[in-house]
Amino acid sequence: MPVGLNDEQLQRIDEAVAVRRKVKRGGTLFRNGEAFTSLFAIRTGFFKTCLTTEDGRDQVTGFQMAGEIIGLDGIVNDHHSCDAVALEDAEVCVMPFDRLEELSREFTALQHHVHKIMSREIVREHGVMLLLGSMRAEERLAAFLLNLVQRLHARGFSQSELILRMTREEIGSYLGLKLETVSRTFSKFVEEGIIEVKQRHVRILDVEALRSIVNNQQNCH
Amino acid sequence: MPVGLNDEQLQRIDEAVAVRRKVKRGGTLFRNGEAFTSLFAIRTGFFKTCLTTEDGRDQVTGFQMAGEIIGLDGIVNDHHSCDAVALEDAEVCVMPFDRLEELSREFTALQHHVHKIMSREIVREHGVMLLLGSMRAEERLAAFLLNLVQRLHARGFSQSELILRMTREEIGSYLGLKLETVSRTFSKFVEEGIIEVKQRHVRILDVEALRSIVNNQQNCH
DNA sequence: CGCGTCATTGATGTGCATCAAGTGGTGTGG
DNA sequence: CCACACCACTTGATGCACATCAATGACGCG
Repeated sequence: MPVGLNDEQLQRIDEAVAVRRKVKRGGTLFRNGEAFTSLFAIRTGFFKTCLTTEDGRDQVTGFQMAGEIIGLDGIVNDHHSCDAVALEDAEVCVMPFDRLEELSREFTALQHHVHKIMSREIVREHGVMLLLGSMRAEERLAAFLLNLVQRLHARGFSQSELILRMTREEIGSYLGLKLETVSRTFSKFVEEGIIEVKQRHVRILDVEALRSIVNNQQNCH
Repeated sequence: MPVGLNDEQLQRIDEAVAVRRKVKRGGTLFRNGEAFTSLFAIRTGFFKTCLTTEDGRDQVTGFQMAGEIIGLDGIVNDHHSCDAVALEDAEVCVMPFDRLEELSREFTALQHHVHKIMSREIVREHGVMLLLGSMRAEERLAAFLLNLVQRLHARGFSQSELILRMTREEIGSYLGLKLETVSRTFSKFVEEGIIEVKQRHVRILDVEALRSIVNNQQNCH
């Protein structure tokens, strides 16, 4: 994935991250508290990461798909601080972090790539904070759908159709809403002709409408 | 700050990050859209970072104090994606990022330190997502106060007294609340004898009460 | 086919936002 | 040094968006 590397360098990296691991739907890639040793690059499948507190609160912190990196939370304390759960059968590439650091010291391009991945995650989370801190239910769901479809499109899928791999409850947890609110908001969008929904299958009929929902501040006076 | 380096190495690092910069209260260290070149280590003073969207939404994404690193958001796109504003006169240490990457390639300890800093920020933001996504106003404010006082204590300040460098509105923006709600919640804590508030001066009378507010799930049925 | 899980929809409740008025502290200029 | 203006904050009254509670419906799997 990083650019600026020659074949020999790419091969060295490939060797270091040759180990694959399969995770069944519902299985965990890692759990809160487990020792951290590796980052994981998702090859196929779909994950959620979530925090669970002693007092039963549960927060989905992200949904990850093919090509995305998971496990960055574990670096700081050598232990993971969230759970990574497969939402469909998945395969990941295991990247031992000490090897990654070694190779990073050798290959500038790889080093910079790692930094960018971490920075990207920080910026993504800023966006989620904005969403959770200042958006209304419709805006949150619209932003969520646009983000999902954009990422899927970047992977060669349709711009207008997607299959949700997560439940309404998981969407709600991610967006700071209850599952009923998520469901109602979907229904509202359907009534307005913005999307079609059939179970987890969603078709976007009017992207511009979604965009304007996200950008309009129907919240301010 | 990183451990595991000898004097000569530390000196090399010092040279690379020798440049200081002062920022007046209300001034910006960087702004959304500005080119990214350096990270900043706060030497003195207090900052907020915030996102401002075209449609006028504003979200404080964090408050930073002495010893903390600011600017990580800029790495991914070579441009900053938020504003950093000084809440009091401040001085920072400018750390050109390309130099930091060079030195990281040389010194394993520094490299790992940088990775930890970025991972720590990711984990911190997970916590904020939990707060914004699932906590009630009182829980948010209690968690906020505990976090602030803990960080101040780690810097040698009191465990029970603190001066807020930010307005109620900025606290509200960070916590996803309106300033009136922040004010009311402060008043509620005062009535309950948990804290004393005199303007921006806060004294914590009952830490345990604050902790139990954060941990109790008064939200679930 | 029957059960469990997930989703939809309605009725009601509530926590926080909004709107509004007033207070106090701070800084500035006469 | 005081008067005025401004800003941050507090507090009250009201409204609304979303949560909660509850019942029913639709898949999918053994």
